[in-house]
Amino acid sequence: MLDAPNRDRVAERREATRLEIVAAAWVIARESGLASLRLRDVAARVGMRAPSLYTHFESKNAIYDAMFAQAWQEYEDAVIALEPELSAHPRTAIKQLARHFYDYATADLARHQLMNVRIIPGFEPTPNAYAPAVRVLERGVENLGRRGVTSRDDFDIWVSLIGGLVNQYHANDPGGTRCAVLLNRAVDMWADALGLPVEPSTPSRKTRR
Amino acid sequence: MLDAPNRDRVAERREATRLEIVAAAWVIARESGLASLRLRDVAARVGMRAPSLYTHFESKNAIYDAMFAQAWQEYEDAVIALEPELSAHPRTAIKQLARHFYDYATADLARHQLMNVRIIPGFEPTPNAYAPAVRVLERGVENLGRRGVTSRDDFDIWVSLIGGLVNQYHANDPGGTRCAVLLNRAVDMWADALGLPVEPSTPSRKTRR
DNA sequence: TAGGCGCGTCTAACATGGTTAGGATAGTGT
DNA sequence: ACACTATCCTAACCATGTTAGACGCGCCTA
Repeated sequence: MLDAPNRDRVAERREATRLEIVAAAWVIARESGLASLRLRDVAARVGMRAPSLYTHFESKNAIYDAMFAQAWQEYEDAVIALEPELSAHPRTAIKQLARHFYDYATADLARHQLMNVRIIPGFEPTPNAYAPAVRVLERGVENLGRRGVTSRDDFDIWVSLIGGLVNQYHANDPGGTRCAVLLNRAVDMWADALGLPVEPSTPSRKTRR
Repeated sequence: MLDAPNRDRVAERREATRLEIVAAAWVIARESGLASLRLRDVAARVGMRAPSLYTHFESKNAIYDAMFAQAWQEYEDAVIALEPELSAHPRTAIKQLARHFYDYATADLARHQLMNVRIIPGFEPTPNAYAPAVRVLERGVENLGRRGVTSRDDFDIWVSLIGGLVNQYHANDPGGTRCAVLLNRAVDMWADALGLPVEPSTPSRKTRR
């Protein structure tokens, strides 16, 4: 009976090590900055020497790639978890979605740079790692579509708006709340232009000043 | 009479060489990408070996710094030159300003990355190099202020809007015109929310769809 | 016109960090 | 018990920014 073992211990260990390395890379990246990540440090943190990492990753960029995939996967999961919690009111829900991305992107500089800014020279995410990012975007289109945003142009403007304010946060107001306030205001402007119904509770004082 | 020479030939030559090096750096940066710039290539282009560059610049980042200063200075000059040409109509003028920055930022990827994106690990512009950028921003505040945009919040949203669409251009539509169209649309939304008077010629069909 | 001084360039070499080569070791299956 | 392979190591390689120190040419002064 007991012939074929139902577990592949080697594969399991391999995967665990990969995860451990990626986790270590996140820690170091947050400490020293994403771009200053040194393989020697990552290796040391998991009790190895740098060359040993090459048993588990093809290159440094492959580590970045795994981090990229992980971050976007985590964000996709977060969005999926958020959806049932969204307000029934379209404008409120869209604001929540905007704020959710904004919060995720401002909470962790290294992660944001990896996910949304081309900061690593020569690093391009593989299609596989990119997939969750694409799905998040599609999901965004659907989420807004269900709430009355039918034009792809308007969706892209919404995305640009959020992205622009995230950048401004990191450049001019790291740690502050000013850009979050601006985001709310900006989305209201945008929603007004689209003719989305105003929010019931917050009695939508004109966005004008 | 003729004692003190009225020219410092050495200083002139030195400055000329600096400019030559920076010009070469721009060419190489556009060819190979800003982050992949190699000092050996820059040196070769001006007929030197890499170490000789250190006679004229303290480090590679100092070259980036000079490029940064040059780019922002050039943009400041361009804005100053643009101002007399601006439309008398506030909304049109603001659209022109937005488009002007957008065009400048989309015309040259390497320049944009240097000016607006932190793409070079460890490079931080010196206060001196940063000065023109600050002046451009102040000038923007004034330019919009004179046209009815009195809130700094609204100004910052306007800036974010442009920045967001520039990023989207480089990420999703390099070479295309789609984001330029979106920019126009987005600025209209923003101007509507601020209550800026609509444009006379373009009879301001509602920005809505 | 000769001597000296200093600017600007060179070659050689160093430092750092990603990467490769090849050997030792330990866990795994027969 | 034995062989195999996964995993780790040391040593070394390579690229690139940077430093040290020598060489030569032009300019100034005597």
